[in-house]
Amino acid sequence: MAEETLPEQIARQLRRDILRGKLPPGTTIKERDNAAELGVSRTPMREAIRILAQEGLVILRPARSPIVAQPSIKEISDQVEVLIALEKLSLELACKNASDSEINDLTATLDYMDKNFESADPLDMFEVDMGFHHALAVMSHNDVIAELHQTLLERLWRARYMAARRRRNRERVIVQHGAIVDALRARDRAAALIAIEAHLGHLDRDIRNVLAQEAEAALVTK
Amino acid sequence: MAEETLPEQIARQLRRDILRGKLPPGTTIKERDNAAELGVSRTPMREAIRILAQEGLVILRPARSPIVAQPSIKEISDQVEVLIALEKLSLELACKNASDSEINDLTATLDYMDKNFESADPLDMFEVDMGFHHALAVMSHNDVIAELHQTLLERLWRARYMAARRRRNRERVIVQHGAIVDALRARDRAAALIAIEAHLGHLDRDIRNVLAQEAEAALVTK
DNA sequence: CAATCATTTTTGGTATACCAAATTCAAAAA
DNA sequence: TTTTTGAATTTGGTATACCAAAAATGATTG
Repeated sequence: MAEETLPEQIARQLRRDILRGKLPPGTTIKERDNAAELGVSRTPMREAIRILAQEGLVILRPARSPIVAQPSIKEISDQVEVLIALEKLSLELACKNASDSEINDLTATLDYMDKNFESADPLDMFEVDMGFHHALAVMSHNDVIAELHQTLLERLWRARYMAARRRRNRERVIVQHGAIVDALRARDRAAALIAIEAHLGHLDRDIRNVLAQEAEAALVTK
Repeated sequence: MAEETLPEQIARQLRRDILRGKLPPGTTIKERDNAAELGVSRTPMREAIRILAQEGLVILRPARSPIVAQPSIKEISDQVEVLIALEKLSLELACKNASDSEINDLTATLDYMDKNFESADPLDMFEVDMGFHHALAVMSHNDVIAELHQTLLERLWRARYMAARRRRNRERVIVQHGAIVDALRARDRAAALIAIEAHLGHLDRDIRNVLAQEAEAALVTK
């Protein structure tokens, strides 16, 4: 049996539907209907909706149906700004706090990506990439950073995925990740910062471009 | 009538009791008992408990009563580390993004603190101090930063309050705040960073000291 | 007396019933 | 035809009832 509670399962299901686009932004989430659809009562559905609201995926409105959030470009951009700052901070701390075995694990991930970059499913590779970055956050040995990083990654999942699909090239991912790991192994904070800045430098712009294109496409459809 | 929902009211009440020490760490929060005490049903009490869990004030345990969290010194320290990083980032962004009128408002707060520092209730002054710092976060014009900053301030309320009581001196607060505002007005990022570092430099150590003393005192009592 | 197992009680999780606010829509009046 | 009003419906908020798991209690046995 799963360790996951029922509300968490429901939240996961809804989250999936939202991120994959099955529930587009603006869709109302009615407690009764959605609960009935999944064969559960309103109580756990309610709690699931609160979880997603906390994650920023749905918006609660007083005395109204919650709706799927439509993050503005500014909101996404703000989140990216914090994500980048967190990764920089993580890396600085990781230079000091990460254990050798953690760094070795990171190297293993790197090798895996290197070997499978072209053959693997892009979505799987994207997940591995997210794992690499989150591992950096964990290696800061600061649980608050790791938690926040996780939250931001989740919120930005869709935007990052779309940006990554567009800008998928081996050099960017493998070589730049390698530079980060090298700096980390050398415990060289300055080099690590340079490496992560090179890696994340265009993330904000890329995501903005993708979102802008998407917004434009949506206008044309109408 | 209040705009606040019932669960939020309950959460606020419980939060107060926890932060003020009426509900010491380790206390179990039983849905039925607490709901009955406040004359509400379990449903909104449940939701209130979830809100506090999200804030880190209570810990949910599967199939067990939630308990008031007892943050370890490491946890607090991690939070302080992130808070400081956020304030630095805020200030850098505020140098670029803050409007002149926002900076003027900050100056007004500064003057208020200057005039009333000795006479006002320490707790009130502490709130004003928190307001000053949060205003910096808002002036970054990055909503994610402002939100995170608010969350961390709340979680650290008790620890910061106790540290501030101990280290209450005019120089530290007024002059250092003044330096921050001056740098901000000059849009001088480097100066701003120096000023905020001078101001927050000892926060982590102060809080650690207070917590260590408190832990020791608790041991003696036993 | 100690240990263990069955039973009772407590407690969180879930379902359902009820309520009040908000929305919708139709009928009537201008 | 348009506007207004009020009744019916929808929907989230709250209370309550029920269930299952866990803890506490106590009796029985070694």
